[in-house]
Amino acid sequence: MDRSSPVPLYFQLSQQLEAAIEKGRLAPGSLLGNEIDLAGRLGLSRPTVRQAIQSLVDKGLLVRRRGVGTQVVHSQVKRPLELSSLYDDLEAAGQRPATRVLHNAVEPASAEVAAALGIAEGADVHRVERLRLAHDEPMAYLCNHLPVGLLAPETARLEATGLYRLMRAAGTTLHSARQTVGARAAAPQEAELLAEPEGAPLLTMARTTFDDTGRAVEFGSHIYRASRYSFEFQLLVRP
Amino acid sequence: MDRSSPVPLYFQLSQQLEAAIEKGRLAPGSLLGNEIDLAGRLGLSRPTVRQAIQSLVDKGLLVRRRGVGTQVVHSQVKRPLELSSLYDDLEAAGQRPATRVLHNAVEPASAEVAAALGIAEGADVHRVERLRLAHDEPMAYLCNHLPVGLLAPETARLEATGLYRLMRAAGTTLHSARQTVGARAAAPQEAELLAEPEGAPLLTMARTTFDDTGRAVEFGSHIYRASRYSFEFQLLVRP
DNA sequence: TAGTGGTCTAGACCACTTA
DNA sequence: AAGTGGTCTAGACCACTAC
Repeated sequence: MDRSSPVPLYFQLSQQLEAAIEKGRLAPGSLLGNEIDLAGRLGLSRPTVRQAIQSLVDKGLLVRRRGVGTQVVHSQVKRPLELSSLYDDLEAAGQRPATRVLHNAVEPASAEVAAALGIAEGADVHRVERLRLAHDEPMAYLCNHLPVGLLAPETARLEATGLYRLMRAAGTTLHSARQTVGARAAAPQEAELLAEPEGAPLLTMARTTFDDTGRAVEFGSHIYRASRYSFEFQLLVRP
Repeated sequence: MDRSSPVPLYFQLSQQLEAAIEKGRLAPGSLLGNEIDLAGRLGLSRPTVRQAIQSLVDKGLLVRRRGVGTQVVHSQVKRPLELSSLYDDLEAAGQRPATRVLHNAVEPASAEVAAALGIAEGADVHRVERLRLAHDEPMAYLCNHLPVGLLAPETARLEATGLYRLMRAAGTTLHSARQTVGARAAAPQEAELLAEPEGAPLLTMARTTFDDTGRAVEFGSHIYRASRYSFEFQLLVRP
């Protein structure tokens, strides 16, 4: 514990515990020892220790049972995914992602877009259409709508990185997203764009993203080649 | 505040605040008033009030800003979905779900199943195959694997309700699930089972569910008619 | 400068689990 | 009966924001 550090004590402790769990120094299923002793040994108060433990419980690394103790979770559940960014996913997989911007302009919002973003129908929005490629093969067709004022998406930047990275760089704190995932057969236009045969199965996703104040900051309708892509994500049960 | 109630004070307060937000008595964007005053008015200590507020921040209903105050989030983000149960989803939508159990036996685990459940290859697992119908039309084909010892899935019960409800009733606390969602064209057998034309787009999902100790309690591979079903869910960004 | 949330302490009593 | 986490109190000082 470093009391001169600006890092909060509870956070220092939770990081140390997390590292110990990750490196196996705290075995799955093992007991952590009671909070009072732990606080005494570390020279901290019990609430501070509890705050550290609670943050790891929230992350799914520890389980507390009254009358029993605090245990390390058995199989380490992988961490909940970030809000998945196709660009980042592809880059992480070493797939050399590239983007071709097909459209980028300010337009009046349609009824569907206005409803998703919580703005007035006909209000200005940026509409961006992109084709996402990996190894020079098309992977997905992405159509996004952004309320004006948050980010002016420049075509050159959109071709160099993902939309979420641009939004974060512009100061938006992404908080959550609501998604609908479905599938359908490729229409002729879609098939040509994605180099799939007509009628091929496509994965569809519609997503509205919210910042930490609950404002919708982006609405997208995307189409993925089912032969090349699938979604992986983690759901948590509300406690 | 009812101090004689077994319901914790912080929980009573968070429920009242949540109700006030939901009913619009606390308008989006409005400030909550500082914690010290609030504690004084309610006859509570500040940590207790903070605990109530923090739980709503975690739920995404409030935002705290140091030096500013605590505000109600602008657009009420819908609550994160429960671990979606197809049965419950259909029932909630008034679709009269029904289940036909096609298979229900204990078998040795294949390599894929063993890896997903974190058990030894060849160990005993229950394998359950079900056809899920709504309004007497097939909706999905569900294949699940459960480690033995947690739940003995009886065919009669499986036809009357959903698997998750049975697991909860058997004392399992579901905590999280890791899912992969994709799409593919229907093979001849699948097409016949689901009353779709051959080659029709199908939505696929593979899911491993974990309890609160991190143990895998279920692995399923499911196929849905894309024409009849899509997934809706919410992702949260790790803070 | 005033007001806010962020962190921290040193106690206290209770409910639950296990033996 | 002993030990655990769950809840709660009444203070304290600090960092940040806005005016």
